[in-house]
Amino acid sequence: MRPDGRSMRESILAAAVQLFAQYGYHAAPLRDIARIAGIQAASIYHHYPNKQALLVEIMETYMLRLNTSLEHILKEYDDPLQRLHEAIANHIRMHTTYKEEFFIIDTEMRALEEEHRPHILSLRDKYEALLQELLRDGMERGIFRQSDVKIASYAMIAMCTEVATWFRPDGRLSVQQVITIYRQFIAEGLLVLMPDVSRMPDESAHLL
Amino acid sequence: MRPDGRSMRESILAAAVQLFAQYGYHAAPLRDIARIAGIQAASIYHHYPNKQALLVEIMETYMLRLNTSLEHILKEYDDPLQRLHEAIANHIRMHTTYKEEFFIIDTEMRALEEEHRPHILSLRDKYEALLQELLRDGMERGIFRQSDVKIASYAMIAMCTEVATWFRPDGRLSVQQVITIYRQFIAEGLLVLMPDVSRMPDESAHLL
DNA sequence: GTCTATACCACGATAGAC
DNA sequence: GTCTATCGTGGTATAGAC
Repeated sequence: MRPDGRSMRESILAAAVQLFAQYGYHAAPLRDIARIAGIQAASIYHHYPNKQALLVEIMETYMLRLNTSLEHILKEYDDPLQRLHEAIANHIRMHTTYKEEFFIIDTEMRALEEEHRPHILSLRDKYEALLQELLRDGMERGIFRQSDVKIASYAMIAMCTEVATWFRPDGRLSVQQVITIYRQFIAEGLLVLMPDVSRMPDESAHLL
Repeated sequence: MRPDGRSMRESILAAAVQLFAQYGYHAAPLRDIARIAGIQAASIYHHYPNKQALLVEIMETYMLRLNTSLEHILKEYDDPLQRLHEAIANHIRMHTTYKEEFFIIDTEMRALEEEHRPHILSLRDKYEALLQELLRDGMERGIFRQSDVKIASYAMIAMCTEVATWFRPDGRLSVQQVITIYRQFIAEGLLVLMPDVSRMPDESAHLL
């Protein structure tokens, strides 16, 4: 254990997260990772077999964490709308809290050696399957509109993931405000067209 | 000019697009780019000053093309809903047609040297500004619901861009079908909640 | 405009002392 | 568990002939 309470193993991984996110896996030298962790490059090999192992551990750890959190939500809640709300909040919170880790997962899939890619991809597939289960269940129970489950899940994941690229904790909006906006985009529509009041029968105008 | 009608300069760039997209900028060796283009690595330097110039030219060319197409739509159409429909179709078509080029733009920003980044970022900002102008105008004219223009534009760009990662021309859906689905997601809502008929006054039930 | 040959360097990884 | 020293590879880029 080191002065800051982290093991050297953890310090090395934290440094790798920082540099993989900043420069990309291939552009991040092991020597720089070692320098940030406070040791020599050669000493990394006492804790990890090679550079690739750092990437795999980052991806595996945080994909597992993401899946576990969504599984927990599905077990905890039954109402489709509440499940959706929790899933959106969870996705955005995870991706903004572990911004660098998920950025690496999203951009460095190519850097995975053939040997490790299937495992990480299966974790990503698992997450998509859980989300699609949520959506399908909500549609079958008549809570959500019938639509293409796969495409809806892709669109939802894409827009919620991207939040992490622009969100700033000290910015105009809090995470909770952003979550509220995205819940509305997803549940009620991003740009719901204003109903054309002039063409509406009088008796329904009060719905606006 | 070469047998296939492309200049060597174009062949080199095409090879760079292929390998930058497949392996990433830093992991794509100039020797391999040269091999695919059918020359020796050293000969690339007759056409481009260095590797970075290949990346800059790819990014600049296709961001300009994207901006020009959206500017054309804004000039051609006035109706906010039609503008939105055309913008969505254009974004999805561009990103699926030039899948590799836009994938590079989206994932290799980090690989741009400091010197070139502001220029490329300004082109990306320009696109966002054009789209935000479209949305703001539609809200001001009462066609779209009032919502956060910036966030709406980010969400829209993110979900439409991501189509390129899973779309297959020989897949279950045609581009046109995908465009139709995304238009509905964006204009009418991704998961519009089924209105709860039981709690609605009788006289408005006919709206469903 | 393309080639061969090569300079030069930074990288990941290893060996072996402490 | 960390160090110093170093190996071997493969990268971008250049020199100069053709």
